[in-house]
Amino acid sequence: MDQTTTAPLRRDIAEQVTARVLDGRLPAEARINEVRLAAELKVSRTPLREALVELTDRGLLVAEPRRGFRVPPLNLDEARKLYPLVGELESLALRWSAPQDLLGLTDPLERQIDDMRAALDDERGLAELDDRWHAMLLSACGNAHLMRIIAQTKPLLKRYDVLYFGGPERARRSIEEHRDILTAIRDGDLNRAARLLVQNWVNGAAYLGRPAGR
Amino acid sequence: MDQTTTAPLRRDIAEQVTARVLDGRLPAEARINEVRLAAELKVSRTPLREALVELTDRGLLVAEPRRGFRVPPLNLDEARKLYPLVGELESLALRWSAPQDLLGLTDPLERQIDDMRAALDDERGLAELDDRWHAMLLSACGNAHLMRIIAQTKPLLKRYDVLYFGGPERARRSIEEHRDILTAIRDGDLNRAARLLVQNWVNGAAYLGRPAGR
DNA sequence: AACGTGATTTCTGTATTCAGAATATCGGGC
DNA sequence: GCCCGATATTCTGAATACAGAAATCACGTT
Repeated sequence: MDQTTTAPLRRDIAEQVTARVLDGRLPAEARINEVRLAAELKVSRTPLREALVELTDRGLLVAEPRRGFRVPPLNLDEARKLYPLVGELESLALRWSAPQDLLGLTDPLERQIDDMRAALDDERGLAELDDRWHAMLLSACGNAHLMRIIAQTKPLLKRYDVLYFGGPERARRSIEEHRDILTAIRDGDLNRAARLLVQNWVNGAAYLGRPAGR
Repeated sequence: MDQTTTAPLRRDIAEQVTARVLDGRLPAEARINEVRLAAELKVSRTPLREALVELTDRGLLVAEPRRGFRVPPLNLDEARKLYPLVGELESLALRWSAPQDLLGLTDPLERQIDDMRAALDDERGLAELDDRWHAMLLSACGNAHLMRIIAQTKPLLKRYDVLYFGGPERARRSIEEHRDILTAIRDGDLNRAARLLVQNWVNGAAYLGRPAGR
């Protein structure tokens, strides 16, 4: 229960800062005032800075030599590159999963798809379910480094995902793509599944230009 | 010229610690004594810790909750997964390069291959040349995040590369593979080039079990 | 003699402090 | 009235200090 004693403080802080970047409390282009942020989070500057260094290394923040940390600008071009990147990374993880382990996942994956169909109008819940579906899909991949890279890359994309969610149209389409991926896995056709998975992410990028909602 | 004033201290430190891990001054399994290491590097603990956090995030070190930082054990299984991972990442970067930019690189790439042929007996120089060749090959890829991931992942692999270098046999083979990749690029066949690039890394892993040297 | 227990010491994790650079402000000159 | 420069303030980057946890070692007990 008492995870606080075992988890370093910087882990918590990194998560909280990530949350603030994703939900806009730390907006794009904003310079980070370390003392103020430390005060808000009720921690001192040292573990905060360790967390900021971590996030900078992952690309969620940028460090300017003598000017501190900043939230990088939102950049459509970057987003259009991030979606395929995550897609290819996940696709790789899928190809490197043991086929028999994947078959064992098909039933829970199918149930999650049903849950998503039932939550079509709840954008936030849908995004959460989508995340979980992908996480479950990749849970059979034994390549720890690849999984770490994926986990560290996805938050970069979430900045754009939140802003440009495509509404029920994209959701419906994405759910159908999930179903196709699942079918390919059941067919034992990992290559097809991997291709469809990339496509699922690439299609997500297609909704980027449009303002949020319907 | 004066880059020292603009580069954060932790950058230097991270590089020095990386070097120590790669050349064995910080051996596998070793716990890191922060005060001693800080003294050796003539810096204080704060920037040192920031560098250690960075390297931990990249997987070059591990952090055990209340016990500090450690150099992770060498693990053949991990190495066998790292080679294909780097291969796939580089392959992706190659596929995402602009073909015309790649064509502009073919001549310098060819010259580097000649240099490598001339340095067949100099293991250290050869490794350096190999690194530069791959760096040049990927210099046309505009996906900054992918390039960052690659740069951060390669050092993990270098731990094994140093230990298990396969000698002139592997070198000769690798050089021929480079030549084939170059040919594929000149043919405008990026897919073949990307496939060969993966294979180049996968073949590197084949030498893993064998002790260093001839 | 071996094992368990407690004190001591070492080391990490976090907080606070200090120095130097960048930026903003205010005053003077044109 | 506007621009330029000196001064003051703010903020980062680095060093030091402190508290708490873990490992080690010695001592006493069985």
